[in-house]
Amino acid sequence: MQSTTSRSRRERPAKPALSRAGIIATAVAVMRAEGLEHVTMRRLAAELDTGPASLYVYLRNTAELHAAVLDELLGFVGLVPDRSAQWADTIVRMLWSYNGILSGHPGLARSALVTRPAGPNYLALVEGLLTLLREGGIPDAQSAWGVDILLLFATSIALEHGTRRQVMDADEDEEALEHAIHQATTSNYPTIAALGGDLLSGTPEARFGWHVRVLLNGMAMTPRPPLESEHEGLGRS
Amino acid sequence: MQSTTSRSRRERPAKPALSRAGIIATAVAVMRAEGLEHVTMRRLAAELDTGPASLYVYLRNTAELHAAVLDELLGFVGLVPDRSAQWADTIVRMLWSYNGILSGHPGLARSALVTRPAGPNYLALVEGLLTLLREGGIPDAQSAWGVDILLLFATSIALEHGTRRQVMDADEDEEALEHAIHQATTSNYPTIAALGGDLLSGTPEARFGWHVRVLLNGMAMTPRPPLESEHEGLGRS
DNA sequence: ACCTGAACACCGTTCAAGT
DNA sequence: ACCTGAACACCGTTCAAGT
Repeated sequence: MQSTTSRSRRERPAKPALSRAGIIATAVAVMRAEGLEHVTMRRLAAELDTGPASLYVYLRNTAELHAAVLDELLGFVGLVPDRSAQWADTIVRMLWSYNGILSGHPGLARSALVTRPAGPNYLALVEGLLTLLREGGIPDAQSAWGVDILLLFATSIALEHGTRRQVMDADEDEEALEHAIHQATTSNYPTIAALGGDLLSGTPEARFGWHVRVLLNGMAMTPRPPLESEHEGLGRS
Repeated sequence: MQSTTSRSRRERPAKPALSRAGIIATAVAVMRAEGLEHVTMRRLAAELDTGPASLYVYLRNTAELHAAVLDELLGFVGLVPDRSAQWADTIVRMLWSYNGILSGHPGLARSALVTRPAGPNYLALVEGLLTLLREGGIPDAQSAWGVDILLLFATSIALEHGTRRQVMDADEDEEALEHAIHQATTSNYPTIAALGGDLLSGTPEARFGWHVRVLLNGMAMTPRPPLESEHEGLGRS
């Protein structure tokens, strides 16, 4: 089993030709097995039995690779309608599902934040959210701007929690903040001192649910400003 | 001027001793001159005329370095009260200032998202926001959970826009999404097709302002759920 | 067109040894 | 304690040359 001379050449089943789809499939496999941090051009090239330069025929750069992996993963977001539930509950659950998928791979959350996803599965998610917002009676103009922040929120939380889960020093950071908050005196930071532990209270799920409801309530009742010229600043609202 | 023999040794003013503060000051200088991506352990070591290993006496790792730089920068967030403005306008402006600082250095935004900042300048920002929320009549329990999402939002937007500004392919991503949206047919993605261009309308400032107002309105009217046991899921709200 | 080896220009972090 | 050179184990991307 260890000898490499037994079959003269090509031990593996005849080294399949390269293709974008094949590269991405390999990327997903490596990610599931070892995490996104191992999904590098060099590593993938080694996996596909070639040099890193070969991959640049199919992908412009690493960002494009990660974006492709992301859309692949988004195929697993639960988009089932569930007519029995309240529309708001359904949105919370849908975003929680999206969040859960990204939490496992915070590098993908980072990718989603940075590269303007435009893959079919991402669009399906946007479509699903817009449908539910309409069903909930949110005016279209408000949904159009609101869907963005719903996804931004779920993505950021995934990046935040996901990274902390896989970085070792995360607990120390958490403790440092807790310490700082409990250290806050009335003269230092009076309001932080007054609110104290409540700033960090609640489970991630509970906070997530409340935050999404805040967004939904807010976007239902906040009228859109008129679209003004490009040069408008924040001087007055 | 080019000869190195003219003063036997130490050309620079007597190579100052290493210190955490000195390292961070150098880091800020390099960042201002060349961007955060050049603030690496190796580069800083070279700048300080030593080897990379020396820095590990003062900093656990690169993340700690970036966190220290971040708090340094947050000293420039405009925290001036401005009693004449509405409290909500003041919050928008404060977050916009915070956002602007991070937008210039998206790596710092990423750091803020990932490392639970706990430096004095970050706490001052939280304190300032909490004070304004109180002034606006938001119940304390809602402020306590709400301040988090206000900062999360401003940070994510900075990461999103800041990265896109400095990455070359950003325009292509934007175009790809625009194309996908205009491609959406009634059979594909009916609601996306219906909303069309309004999904991407508005200036960044206008969207930012509206989004913050959504958050403020939402957090004013969304009651906090009771703090339940740790094992509560999202099954029902 | 597609594929490749080799090179360029870097990284973070650790270790053993020095002062 | 503080500091260091050298090493380990990697990166992304480009280039010139091959098929």
